[in-house]
Amino acid sequence: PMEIRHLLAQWIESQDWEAASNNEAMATILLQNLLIQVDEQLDRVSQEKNLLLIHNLKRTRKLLQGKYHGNPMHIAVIISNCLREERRILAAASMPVQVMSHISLIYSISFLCHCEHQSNFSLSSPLGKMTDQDVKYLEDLQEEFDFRYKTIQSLEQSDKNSALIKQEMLALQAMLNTLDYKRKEVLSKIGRVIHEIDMLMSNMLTEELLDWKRRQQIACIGGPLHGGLDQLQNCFTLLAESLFQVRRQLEKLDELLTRLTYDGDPIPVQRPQLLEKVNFLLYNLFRNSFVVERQPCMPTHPQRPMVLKTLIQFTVKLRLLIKLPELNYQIRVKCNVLHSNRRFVLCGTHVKAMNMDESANGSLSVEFRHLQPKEMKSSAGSKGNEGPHMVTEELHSISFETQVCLYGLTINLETSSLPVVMISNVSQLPNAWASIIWYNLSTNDPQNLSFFNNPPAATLSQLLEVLSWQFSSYVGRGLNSDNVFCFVF
Amino acid sequence: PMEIRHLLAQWIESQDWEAASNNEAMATILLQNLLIQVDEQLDRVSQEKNLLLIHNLKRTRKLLQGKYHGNPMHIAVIISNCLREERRILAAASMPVQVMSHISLIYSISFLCHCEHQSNFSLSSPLGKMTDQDVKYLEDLQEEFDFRYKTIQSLEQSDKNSALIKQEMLALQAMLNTLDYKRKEVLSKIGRVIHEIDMLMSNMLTEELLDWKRRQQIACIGGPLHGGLDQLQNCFTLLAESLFQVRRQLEKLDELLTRLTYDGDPIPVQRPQLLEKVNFLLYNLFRNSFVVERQPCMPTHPQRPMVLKTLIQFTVKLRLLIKLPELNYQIRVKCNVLHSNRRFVLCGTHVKAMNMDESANGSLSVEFRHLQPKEMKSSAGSKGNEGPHMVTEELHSISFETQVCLYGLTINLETSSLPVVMISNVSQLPNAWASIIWYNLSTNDPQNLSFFNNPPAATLSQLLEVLSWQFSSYVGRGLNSDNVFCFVF
DNA sequence: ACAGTTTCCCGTAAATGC
DNA sequence: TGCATTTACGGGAAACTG
Repeated sequence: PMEIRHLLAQWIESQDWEAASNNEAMATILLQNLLIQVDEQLDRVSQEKNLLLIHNLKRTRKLLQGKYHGNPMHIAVIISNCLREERRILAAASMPVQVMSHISLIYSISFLCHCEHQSNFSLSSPLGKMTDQDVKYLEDLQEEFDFRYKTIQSLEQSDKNSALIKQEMLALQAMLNTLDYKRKEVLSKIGRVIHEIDMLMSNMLTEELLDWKRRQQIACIGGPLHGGLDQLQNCFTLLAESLFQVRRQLEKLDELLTRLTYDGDPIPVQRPQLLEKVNFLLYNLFRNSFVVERQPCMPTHPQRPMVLKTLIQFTVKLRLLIKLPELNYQIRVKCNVLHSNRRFVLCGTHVKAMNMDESANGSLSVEFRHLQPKEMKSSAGSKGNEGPHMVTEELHSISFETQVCLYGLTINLETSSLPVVMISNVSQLPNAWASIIWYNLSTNDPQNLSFFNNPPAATLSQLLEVLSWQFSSYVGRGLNSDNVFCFVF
Repeated sequence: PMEIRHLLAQWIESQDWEAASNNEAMATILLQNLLIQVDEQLDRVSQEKNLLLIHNLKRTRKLLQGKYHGNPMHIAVIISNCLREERRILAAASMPVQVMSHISLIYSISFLCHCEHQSNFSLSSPLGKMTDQDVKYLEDLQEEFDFRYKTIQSLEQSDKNSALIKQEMLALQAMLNTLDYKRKEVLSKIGRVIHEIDMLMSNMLTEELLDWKRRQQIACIGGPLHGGLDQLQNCFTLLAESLFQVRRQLEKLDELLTRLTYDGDPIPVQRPQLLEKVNFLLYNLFRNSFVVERQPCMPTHPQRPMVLKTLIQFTVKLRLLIKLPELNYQIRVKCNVLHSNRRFVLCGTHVKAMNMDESANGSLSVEFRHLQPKEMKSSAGSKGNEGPHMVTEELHSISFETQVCLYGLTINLETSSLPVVMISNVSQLPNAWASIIWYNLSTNDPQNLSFFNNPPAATLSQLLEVLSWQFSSYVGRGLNSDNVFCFVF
């Protein structure tokens, strides 16, 4: 096996990697060369008993021959399998190879730089608070006016002409003017707060969330760990609190309105549309706040999320980023498999209520623990829409739905996991894992189940990126260099 | 380990085996000696990595210490396990040991002599046939009489006095006498046939069947193979055919009776009790003919019947020894687990119709193939009647019931397997197998589920007997000597 | 604490489907 | 016929349970 390793090492070292990573023709030459070499190796090795070697060579050949949709991620899987197997041997013998170190470093470092940015905003108190005192002031004002007005009304007709009363009437008129002014001011302030929240949500928050989701994808396939959701949760929660506060203020205004109104009163004109806007924002906020915090994963394969085996249990964790105490145990989440060609059901308790704490840092979340997928054979072989040919490239998705009822609002929530691959035997795990890598590397679409109907070609640079991740996820961040290819051959 | 082996070999060779096999005190000494030696061995071996050896030593110690109810069958299991493991090594290296050869030979040969007796009766045609022509004759006679009698009746009154007619009347009278005689004769013949069948059944047939069942028990625990049921089936079938024929004859007599009767007619007096007797015999015959031809067994453990693992499928074959073509596909057998402390249900199709042929030599039988036991946890821990302490000594039984409807008879049949042991993991198989050996060696009761509440002591002779069987069942009948004990230590 | 018992699930082999 | 996929189940380890 030495010849191939050397050949490969030399070839790799002599390349201009800046160019190669964008040059698919060069990648093609590499692959074709490898195919010939691998065939030779396989002939030579076939009488030996090294099953792992033969297995890996066969997989490599299949890959190079263009099976697996030409998905080069299989090579990453082969290599990481070998890494896992030989980790101890590696540690002990520290084989003398240094190819690819700079490549993997370049990619991993460049990616890390890109990924390790911090959330650059935070809110410390509800935005709605700033208008609270205005409303309070308005209420006091109106109450005083009310009292004094009623007092005057209750006087005898004869008394109404006294100078004192006249003066009082003037004062009341002035108060009414102030009140009108204040009403307009409060409404306008509320409008501004709403607008501010809207901006925050549509610009930074959504972007930040998408970013987190992308980082989750990368982390799932072995990339650098991504931060938690606590930052985002704080933000979501504060925004929700603000919106609810504004809603209460608007209700208060309605109450004030029923007690006192007048020509040119701004409340009946502006309040409805403000309320509608608040509700719309709340609705949006809640929809975005319902996320899959930990993607589905078999506990025995923590390094291989999104690959699920039939009749073997898996785990998945949902979280609501709006953490209001009154929602504790109120949100019953239900999960289901979106059926693709094959149809699956989930056995185990698939309805569960979200609750706080549960040993996590008090997040409002729920973890399904003992779900296990079970195939429902469709007696009528309705293989109508022919998807991908291999089951390990058939994408499914687990969807979650729930309903939030709070303060008279009823909001239906729905989200779903990243695509998962259903297998029936661990022997299919490597293939399935390659599919998962390819998907999450190529797209940030959270649910493109027909990805493999027409998959994008994966580039060599992507391959190397993943190799680096897989490598570091098995060997540890510190030991992220040394040759990787040598384990294949 | 050599010391023990030698010690044991010397000890065994120096004994008077004729005496030892009846002398339990001597057996006790042997066991106590062994215990000390085993403990020493275990101390010495404990740092080695020979897991099989340690495992066997531990089991042996437990056994000698009087766990397992003092059941020495565990040693047979240990040894046969080792045999299976080391069969190849044995064949290759042919270890130089010759202890115990004569012992195992003595027991196996003596048993074989006892078992290989032949069924010593056979029937070639229905017993009922011999009376068939009598009934036919009777019918013809009666018909002729009838015709001639009616002819006379139809004549004019004037003609009735002619001499010719008078003569005819006398002839008819004579015929009536013959008829009466024949009726009596037929009834008596039928009675004799019934008696003969009764004798055959209660003496030879039942005994022969019990014998077959006992031989089945022995064969299950590794003893010599026992013959099939074809001999018995022929006998049962012929007896059933005979009885049904007699029944038809009795019906014919009833028909003749309705057409003609007279003072002193024997039919109304004797027929009812004869019919009752026939029905009774048929009922008995059917009940005995419903047998478990192959006891429940996991296909992957053909050498260990009656040990069933939860959620692993097993096979069991039922047979009706009365093979009448009209019963093909008519007998729907249903199976169930008789619940003991733990409660089990059988998953899979547990109702199936008996049919002929099915690649067997045309027997009327049904094989349940994909049954699998599943424990039903009783939420209310009703462990009322405390049975044996270990699950591997808890006996269950699988019962089978069906209904035969034939020629207006309806007969409920029921039978059950020998006791089975339910395990949940293969690791329990050796213990369970020891229980099965002990049971079937000690009793021929087909269903004593409380056997282990107060099990009989097993004798050394029984142990040696079983050892011999286990030995030969793994090594083959030809190679039935050489030391066995040496594999334990 | 502990032993008996069950559950879990990988990995090989065999069966099945296509 | 061959390959893709599923089923079957032993065996080791972990979890459960009285």
